[in-house]
Amino acid sequence: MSANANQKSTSNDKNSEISINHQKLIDATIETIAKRGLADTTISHVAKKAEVSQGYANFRFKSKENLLLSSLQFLSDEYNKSWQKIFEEENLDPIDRLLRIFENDFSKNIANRNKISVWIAFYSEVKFRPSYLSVCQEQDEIYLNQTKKLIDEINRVTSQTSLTSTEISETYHSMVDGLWQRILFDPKVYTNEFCESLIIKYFRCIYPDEIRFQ
Amino acid sequence: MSANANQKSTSNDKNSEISINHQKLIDATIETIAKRGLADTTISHVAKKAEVSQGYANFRFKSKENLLLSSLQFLSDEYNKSWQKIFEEENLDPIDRLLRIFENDFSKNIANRNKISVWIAFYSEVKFRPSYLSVCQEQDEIYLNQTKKLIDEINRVTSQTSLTSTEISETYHSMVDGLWQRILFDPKVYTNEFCESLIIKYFRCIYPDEIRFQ
DNA sequence: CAATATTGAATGATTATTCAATACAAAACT
DNA sequence: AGTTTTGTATTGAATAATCATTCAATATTG
Repeated sequence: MSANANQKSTSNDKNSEISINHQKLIDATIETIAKRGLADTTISHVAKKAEVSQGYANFRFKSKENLLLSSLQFLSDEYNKSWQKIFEEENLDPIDRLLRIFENDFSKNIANRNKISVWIAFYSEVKFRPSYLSVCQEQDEIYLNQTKKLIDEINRVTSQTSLTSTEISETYHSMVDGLWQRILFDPKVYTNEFCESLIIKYFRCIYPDEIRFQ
Repeated sequence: MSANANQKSTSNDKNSEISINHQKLIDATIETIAKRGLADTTISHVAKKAEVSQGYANFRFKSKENLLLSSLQFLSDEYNKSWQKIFEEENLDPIDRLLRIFENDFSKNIANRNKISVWIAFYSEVKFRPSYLSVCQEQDEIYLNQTKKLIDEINRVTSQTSLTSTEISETYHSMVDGLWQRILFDPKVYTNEFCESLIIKYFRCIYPDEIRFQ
């Protein structure tokens, strides 16, 4: 294909060429799921969007199932990196770190309709494809735990008795999942700013004296 | 089919016979989606489970799409009736009514893995099938509004300043959606009792003086 | 004997997957 | 420098399987 030949001529490193097609296919898969839904995502659609032949797409990923799983893994990695970066920042006040977490979970790059619709598409198959579940579950538990530790830090400074750190962490993550779903259903009402402000108001209620939640 | 003939011999009312097959197909559709996922739900599987022929299933509902939509409608109606009943109960203290709402949203009949997996399967297609969205959305808005009014009632008695009734209603429903998702992913941790208790703890935090949330 | 309900096999469309054929780039050789 | 060889990347048409839908034939009922 001429388009692909152009791609290749811009690089003379064989491995990076392979990676380019690999990533192009993953990007095309995510775009296709976001645009048509998982049920109507065919290798043929993905290949056309990635500008490679249908046969190649299958050959490159061994199977459609594997292409889908790789795409989920990519999305999962992207999300994990974004919140891990916040936990790695040094000399950050715990409340400020938590506010950064909120900001990240409702940033345009994470909580946009395309990505949310891909997430929910995979979620809906989790019960029948254990491989999908395991991609999401392990990192999710780490995130939950990190958040819990952060809340513990905050509790050491700010007195708060109504909820344990585990409970705050659990309710926070559930609320985020629920709000993401609502962004998908009714984006006019549930803007990213609205959702983030709801979360902050929830924490204002938990820590009524902390002025940064006002 | 002999099984079907037996069904029919138990009744001599033509309309109820029609209803029986109608409902059998809807039940079979929900069971099949819960067991295999929306993607692997075929007319053939549903027909076999409903003990009718494949051709009949299609004929009876005009199309597969229509059968799926009818099944979603059934599930939606069932849920709506269950919470509407609570709002129709008379002489009920608003806090008690709210507790009934929590109880219902995490009852075994509503928040079980089979039904949740069907809900999420349809949710994931909502962006691409406006008919799915409209089934859920209208009643959902009414539920949100009823909850808001109930919170207003509670606020009239119990003073509470941190959140508006709309905000409490929005966060409540988001948290429920998020917790349902978690029941699907990790039912060992997220039991119905655990989820309901998390919700109650959230409200304890909003209304720290109300002893029924303790 | 109608009239209606139900069947089940046939149809046509769609799809993942395979694979022989081809394009391509780099290496080896003249 | 130009030509051939070699190994890999990529194609695209063929295959076989699956599925929704149709409909003429059959069963059932009143």
